[in-house]
Amino acid sequence: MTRLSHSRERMEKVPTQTFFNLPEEKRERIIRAAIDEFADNSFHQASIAKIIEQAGISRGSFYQYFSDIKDLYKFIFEKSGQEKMVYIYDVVSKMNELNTFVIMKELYKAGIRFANDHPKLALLGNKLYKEDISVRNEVMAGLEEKSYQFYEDLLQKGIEKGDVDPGVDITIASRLFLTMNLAVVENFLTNSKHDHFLDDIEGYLQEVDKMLYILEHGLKKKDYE
Amino acid sequence: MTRLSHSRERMEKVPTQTFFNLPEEKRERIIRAAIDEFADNSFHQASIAKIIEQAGISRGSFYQYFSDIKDLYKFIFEKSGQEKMVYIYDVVSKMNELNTFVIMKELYKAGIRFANDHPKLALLGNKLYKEDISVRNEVMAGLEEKSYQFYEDLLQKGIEKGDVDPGVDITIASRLFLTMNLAVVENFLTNSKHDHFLDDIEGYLQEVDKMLYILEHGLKKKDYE
Amino acid sequence: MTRLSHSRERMEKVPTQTFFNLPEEKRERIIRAAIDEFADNSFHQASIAKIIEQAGISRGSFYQYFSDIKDLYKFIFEKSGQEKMVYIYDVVSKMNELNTFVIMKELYKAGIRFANDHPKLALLGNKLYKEDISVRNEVMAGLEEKSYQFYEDLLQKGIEKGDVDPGVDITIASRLFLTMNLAVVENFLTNSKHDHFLDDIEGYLQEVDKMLYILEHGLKKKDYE
Amino acid sequence: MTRLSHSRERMEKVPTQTFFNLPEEKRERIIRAAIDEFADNSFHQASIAKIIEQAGISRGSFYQYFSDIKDLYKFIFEKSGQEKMVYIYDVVSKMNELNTFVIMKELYKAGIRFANDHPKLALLGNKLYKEDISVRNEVMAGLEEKSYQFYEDLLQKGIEKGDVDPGVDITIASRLFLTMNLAVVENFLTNSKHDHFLDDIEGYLQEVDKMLYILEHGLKKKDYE
DNA sequence: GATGAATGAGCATTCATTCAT
DNA sequence: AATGAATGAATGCTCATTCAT
Repeated sequence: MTRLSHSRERMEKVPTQTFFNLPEEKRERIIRAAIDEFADNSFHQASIAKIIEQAGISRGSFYQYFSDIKDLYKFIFEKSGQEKMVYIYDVVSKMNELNTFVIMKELYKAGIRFANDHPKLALLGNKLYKEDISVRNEVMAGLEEKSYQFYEDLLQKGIEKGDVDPGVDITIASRLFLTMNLAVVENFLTNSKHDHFLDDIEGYLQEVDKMLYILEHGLKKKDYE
Repeated sequence: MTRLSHSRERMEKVPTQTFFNLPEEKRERIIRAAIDEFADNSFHQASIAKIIEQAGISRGSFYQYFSDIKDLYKFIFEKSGQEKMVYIYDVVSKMNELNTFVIMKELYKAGIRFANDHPKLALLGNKLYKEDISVRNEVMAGLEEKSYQFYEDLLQKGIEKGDVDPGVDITIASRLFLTMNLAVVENFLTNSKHDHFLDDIEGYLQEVDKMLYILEHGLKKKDYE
Repeated sequence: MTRLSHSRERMEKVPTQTFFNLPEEKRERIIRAAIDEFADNSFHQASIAKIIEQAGISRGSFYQYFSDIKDLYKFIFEKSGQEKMVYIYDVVSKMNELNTFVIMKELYKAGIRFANDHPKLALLGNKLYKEDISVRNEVMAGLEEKSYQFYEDLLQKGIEKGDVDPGVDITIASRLFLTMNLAVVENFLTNSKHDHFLDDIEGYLQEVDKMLYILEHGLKKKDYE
Repeated sequence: MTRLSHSRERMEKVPTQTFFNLPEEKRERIIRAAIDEFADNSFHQASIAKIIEQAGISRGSFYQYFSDIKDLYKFIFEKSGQEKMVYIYDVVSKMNELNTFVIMKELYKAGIRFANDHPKLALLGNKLYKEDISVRNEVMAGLEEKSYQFYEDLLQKGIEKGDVDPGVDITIASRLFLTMNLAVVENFLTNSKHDHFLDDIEGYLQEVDKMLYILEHGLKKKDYE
C-alpha cells in the first residue's frame, strides 16, 4: 500500500510534454474548449469530437497531448483547483486569528466569488462531485480526502479555540460542510444563470448567511428567547 | 365506429398494456434487470442492450413494452417511489403528534431502512438527483417540488409548534434537509457496500443521530455549558 | 404463355374468404385504413402497423385476411378501379356516337370527378403509376396493358370515324394520353389540397380544356389563321 | 484566435472536404455505388448499408463523407445534372436561330443520348421526379422550377418567332413538355433494358419523332389534307 | 509533431412475420 | 377465428481510438 508510488514512477507524464511545448495561444484554446465541454456535459457525455472541433485541432493531435479524455479531465480539474486556491488562500492565511464561524463564512464567500468569476470552472467542479464514485476516484485521486481533512482540521481547531461545540462529530460535520458548500455554489450558479436578484453578489451572500446561521445555531428554537 | 372510439379512448399507456399482461415472473425479470442497470449507470449511460440481455428478452420485445428507455426509467422510478412510501408512511401518519426533530430523525431512519432493504432502489433514486436538470424534469415531472414542499411544511409546522427557531429561512432549511438526507443515504450505501462497521443497521443510525444533532443544535459551542 | 391461368388456379384466394365473412362494418374499417395509408405512402413506405392500428384489428388478424401487404394493396387497387369504372362507364356507353375529342374531354372530366369525389382513391392510383415497374407489374398484373388498349381502341375508332389524323402513331398517342390524364388528376389533387381557385370544379375543367386543346391541335401555329 | 475564425468561416461542406481529399479511385467507387443504389431504389428504399458494401468502405467512413444519405443523394443528383448539361448545352447555344419544334426535337434527342450514355443517371433523375413533393423539394431545392421556366421561355420565344400557336397556355404546355420528356426517357430506358428494337439509337429517335409530331400538330385530322 | 482518414463496435429503433393460446 | 406476444434482422448513426503519411 505504501508502494503505490511504484506504479506512479513508470507512468508517462499526463498531459504529455508535447502539450506543454505548444504555443500558449493554442494550449489555451484547447483548455478553453475542454472547460466548455466539461461544464456542459457529464464525464461520460463529454465528447472528444466537440472539444477538438471547438479547439480547432486535429483528432490525431488530441491523442498526442492526452492518452484519453480522462487525462484531459484530470488536467482541467487540477487547473481549476489551482485557480480556486487563489480565492481560498486569503482565508486560509487568517485561519488562526479569526473565529471559526467567520472563517466558514469567508470560505463560503470565497467559493461564491470563485463561482462568480469562473462560473464554468465552478460548474465543472460541482459536476464532478455528482459523478460516480469510480469516476471521482479516478479523476480526483484522493483529492477528495484532502478536502475533508481541511474541514476537519478547521473544526478541530474550532473546538480547541472554544468556538465549536466539542460534542459534534468532526467527520460528519466536515462532510456536511462540504455538501452544503456544493449546494450553495450550485444554487448560486443556477440563480445567476436565470439572473434574477443577482445583480449584486452581495445580495446573494445574504442568502448564504441564512444557511450559515442554520449551520451555526441549528434549527432548534432557542429557549432563552 | 363504436369500436374505433373505444380503442381511441384508451390513453397510450407507459409501459404498454402488453407489459402488464406478461407473466409475473418475466415482468419481474425485466424490472430487476432495469433496476440493476439504472443503479449501476447514469440515465444516459444506461443501455437497453444490457437490460434485455440480463432480462433474457429480445430487442423487439423491449419496444413492445416501452416506447424508449425513458419510459422504463420513469416506470422504475415511480415503482421505487411507491416502495419508499411504505417506509415513510408510518412517520407521516404521526407527524402532528411528534416533536419536529423526532420526526426528522424518523424520516432519516426510514430512508436508511429503505436503503438497507432496497439498496439498488435507493442508489437509483439518489443517482437521479444528480442528473441534469433536464433529465430530472423529464423523469420526475415536478415530483422534486413536492419533496421540497413536504419538508417546508414540516418546518413550518415545527415553527408553529414551537420546536423550530422561527428565525430560520424555511426554503433554505428544507433544501439543506433534503441534501443531507441524500448525503446520508449515499454515505450509508457506500459504507454498506464496503461492509465495514455495518453489521447492524443500528450502529449506522447512531451516526445519523450525530448528523441530526448538528442539524438541530448547530455547530456553535453552547454558552450555558 | 397461354397457360398463365394454370398457376392461378392453385393460388389461394386473396384476400381470404375469412376477410369476406367479416361483418361489413369491420371490413370497411380495414379498407378505409388501408386507403388512408396507401394514399399517404408509397408501396414500400406503407406500414402494416399503421393500418392495423387505425383499423383497430390485431396483427394476427391481418395475416388471416391477407398473406402480406401486397395482397391488400392489390385488393384496394382493384376496388378503386371498380369505383372509377362507375365514372367512366357513362362515357364509354356513348363512345360510338360522339366525336373522339369530345369523348376524350369527357374521359378527362370523368377522371376529375372521380378525383373530386374520391380524392384518396385517385391519389393512391396515381401513386401506383409512379412505383417501380416491378411493383406495378406485381400489383396491376397486366391491368396497365388494358388501359393502353382502351385508349388505342379509342384512337383507332377515331381514325375510322375521320376525327383523328391517321398519320399519328396510335401506340405512342395512347401513352401520351394516359400520361396526360395522370398529370391532370395529379394537378387537380394538388390544387384542391391548397384549395385556391377550386371552389367549383367547373373552373378547373377550363384548365383541362386548355390541355386538351394542345392535344387536339398541337402547339404549331396554324397557317390559315 | 485568428485560427479559430479561419476554421469557422469555412462553411460546412456537403459532401465534406474529406470526401474530396480521397484518392480519385476510391471516390469514384463510392459515387458508382451510390448511383447504382439510387438507380435501383427510391430515395427511402435506398440503403447506406448496400452502398458502403458495394463501395467497400466502412460505416464510419460514410459518415465522415456525408452527414446522411440525403447529402449523398443531393450530391449525386447535382453531378448528374452537370453531366446532363453537357448534352443539353449544344442545343441551348442554338436556341435563337432554330425553329422551335426543331429545338424541341433536339432537346428530346439530347435527353435520349444522355440516357443512352448514362442510363443509370437518367434512371435516377427520372425516379426523383416521381418522389414525394417533400423529397423533391429537399433534394432539388427549387431546381424543378428552373426546368419549367426553361420550357416556358422556349415556348414564349416560339410564339414571338411565329412558330408556336399563341392560343396555347404556356404554363400547361411547358408541363406537358416536361412530362413527355420524362415519359420518353423512361420509355427508352425500359426498352433498352429489354433490348428489343434498340440496336441503334437512331431507330428509337424515329419513335420520338412520332411523339413530337403529335405535340406539334395535335391529334386532329387536318381538314386541308 | 501534426494530420485526418479509417475503423468497427456500439447505440437506439422499426418492422414484417410467426405461432401458441 | 381472433389474438397479441415474440422475434431478430435491418435500419441509420456516433464515437474513441489507431495509424500511415
